[in-house]
Amino acid sequence: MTIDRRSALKARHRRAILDAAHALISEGVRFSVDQLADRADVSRRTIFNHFVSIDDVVTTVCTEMLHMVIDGFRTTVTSGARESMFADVAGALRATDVPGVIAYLWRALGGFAPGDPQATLIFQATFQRTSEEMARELSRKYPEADPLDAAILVSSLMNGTVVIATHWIAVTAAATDERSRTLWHHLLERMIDTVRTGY
Amino acid sequence: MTIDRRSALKARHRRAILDAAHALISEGVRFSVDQLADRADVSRRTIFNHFVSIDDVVTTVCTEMLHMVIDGFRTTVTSGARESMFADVAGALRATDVPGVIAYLWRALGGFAPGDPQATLIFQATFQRTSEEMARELSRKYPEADPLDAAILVSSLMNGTVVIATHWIAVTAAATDERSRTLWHHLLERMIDTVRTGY
DNA sequence: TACACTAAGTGCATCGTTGCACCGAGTGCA
DNA sequence: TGCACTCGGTGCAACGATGCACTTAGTGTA
Repeated sequence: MTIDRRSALKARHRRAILDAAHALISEGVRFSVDQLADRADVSRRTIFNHFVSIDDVVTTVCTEMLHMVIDGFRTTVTSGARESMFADVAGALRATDVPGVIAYLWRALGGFAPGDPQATLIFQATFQRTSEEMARELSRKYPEADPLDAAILVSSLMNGTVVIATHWIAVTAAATDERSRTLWHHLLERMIDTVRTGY
Repeated sequence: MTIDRRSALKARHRRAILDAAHALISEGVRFSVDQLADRADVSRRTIFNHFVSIDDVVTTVCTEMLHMVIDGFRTTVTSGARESMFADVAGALRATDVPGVIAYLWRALGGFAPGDPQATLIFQATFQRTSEEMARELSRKYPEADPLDAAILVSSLMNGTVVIATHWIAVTAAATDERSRTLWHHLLERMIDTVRTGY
């Protein structure tokens, strides 16, 4: 008759913690456990009942946000007008605020170095996982194309994005001012061009 | 540093139960414990942790609502333009939706009989408690008047209201249609007139 | 070097909520 | 009369949240 309130409340608390962490990261605040607890309206101790460490909270939030972004990216590709596989993926990449996402992760992970294992892990895990899915859906949108071509295309552009993202971080320190964004678009176009015309 | 979350949460649950009961009563629903628990998003058992019975919940809600109404009534008297003690109290009585309040209590208490002990108790407790306070504030507004006159005036009009309210219930069964409201205003004016001109 | 201070993380007892089984009174029905 | 059913209310154990004391690590300072 009644939904299990116990687990529902538990889930709500977990969500509150993650939402609070997301909010603080978005505001650029470097927060402590107490700040997070206050913001989530939850006891400090409860945070450690749900997560093994603060890093656990942060990486969970980062993973979630990457999932959301890439999900949006994926639907943009698959639901957009049918042009060409390459143009579709490239267009979706152009439409996505990659610098914003990177700046978010940058703040969340406390200014990770290029190649930082923690950051790389989060990047890799989510990018790889969704790349395959994207390729599959792209094949559904272009049934006449070889699925292998779709997989290679997506993989190339996605990995290329990771490469230029790493470079962009090294150069701009994840700043999101006008110049940094201009640089990003240059890098992106160059990467797209390289992938399109071959090496 | 942190506010006591334990008691705060407890208070919030209590409030949720009372608010849910208020909402159900306002909608005219004759509710069960399970309905109340669902509406308050709280376990059925929790209700009995806070209140000894359903009646306890209902009477608490009724008392609270009466307090609110009479508080509004009191501030209307004390903060309104200075005319005369009598005119002020009578005016505030005219401006208050007494039939609406009675209809609420009627629904909440399940159609109490005129003179019903439970309803009368709630009426008496809140009316008496606030009458004295009203008289005191009225005296502050009219320092030149004898405080005893203020007390008698307020007491007369308040008790007169209870009297005609009881009569109104007996005649209309707490219906709030146009005819019932018209009757109420007639009763009110007659009561005010009786008090003003003497017996 | 020694000391104070801050913040992450743990252990533990306590508290309020929850689910569930259960009781008893009232009610409709065969 | 007997039986099923509903609903208010209770007893109880389990669970998650909480507060607090405590440890540990890092950092600034005299």
